[in-house]
Amino acid sequence: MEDFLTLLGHEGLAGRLKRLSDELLYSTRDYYKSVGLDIGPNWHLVFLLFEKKEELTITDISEALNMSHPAIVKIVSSMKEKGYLQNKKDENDARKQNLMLTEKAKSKLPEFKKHWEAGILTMQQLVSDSPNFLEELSYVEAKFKERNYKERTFENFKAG
Amino acid sequence: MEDFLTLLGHEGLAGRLKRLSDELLYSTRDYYKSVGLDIGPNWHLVFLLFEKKEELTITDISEALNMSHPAIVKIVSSMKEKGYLQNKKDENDARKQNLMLTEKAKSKLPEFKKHWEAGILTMQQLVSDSPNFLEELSYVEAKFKERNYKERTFENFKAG
DNA sequence: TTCCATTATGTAACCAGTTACACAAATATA
DNA sequence: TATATTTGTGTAACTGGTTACATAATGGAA
Repeated sequence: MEDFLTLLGHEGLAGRLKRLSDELLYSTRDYYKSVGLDIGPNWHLVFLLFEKKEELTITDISEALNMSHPAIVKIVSSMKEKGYLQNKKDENDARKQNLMLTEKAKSKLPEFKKHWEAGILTMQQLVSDSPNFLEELSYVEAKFKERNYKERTFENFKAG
Repeated sequence: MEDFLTLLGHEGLAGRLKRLSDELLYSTRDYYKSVGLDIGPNWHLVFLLFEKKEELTITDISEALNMSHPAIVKIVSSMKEKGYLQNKKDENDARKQNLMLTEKAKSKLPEFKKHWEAGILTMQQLVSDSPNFLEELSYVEAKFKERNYKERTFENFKAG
């Protein structure tokens, strides 16, 4: 408990969240690399989306994951490059990319899933001493959605 | 509660943490820009470190904030560029950059602090419905430090 | 005292996200 | 039906982090 950010209390919270999510990101990348899977940290979520729905557009994915569309464009093109996604032209709308899993993706999925299962266990271990963490994270997200950091801080500044 | 990542439970946790910390990052940057402060999101922490100790090296900062030294090199050079940091040669060790706040930094600090205070209030608001959040975050960090995602997942995979 | 290991910093290349802008296709409206 | 708006995707430039490598200065040990 001598960590500077922790000592700062609420002032260090944003930094700690960034640090944690960065650690997760790099450690996940490292994991995939070390077991020889050529997939990126977030492809996981994209694959899962395709289990719910066979065809998705860039926009569908970006809305479901709450990420900007250019981010999805990048992810999707790397997934295509590796041969996990293909697109089918939409007959009614020439702008759309109707994306689907390839056969390669489908055949690899069972292997991927074993690794993702292990990852889920890890996340359960990480919060095993923090029984309220997931729920309280939802509350934080809700607050943020209601009014974001910039707006809140601006108001707090004017009030102070 | 129809958010895909939330529905995923533990499987969506890493993504949610990334999303939250990204939102904080961009919103903070946006805030600074909109109030006309030419400082980056993490300079804050560096300024605070200099309140505890007048002189610091790159390594000191990188250890205190738990960030890689190249990250600090970048932050420090932008802070120098903007005239907030200067360095004094160490008489005993020619490798070291002994960094100090400039007069400009000291004179600006009171203004900065008002904004940071407003930011602290914001963070308090964000966790106001989550009384265990900070404490439980510490537990998560402790777990992670003990054994990181990669190692844990690797073990979980072998065991499964 | 010379040589080896360590430390402090710097640099390059990469990565995963963002905002801002562009533009064609589709849709709605005057 | 012509035009204005909205939608879907793409691209460029930026940011804040990382790892891997390089190098010079220091310190320790043979």
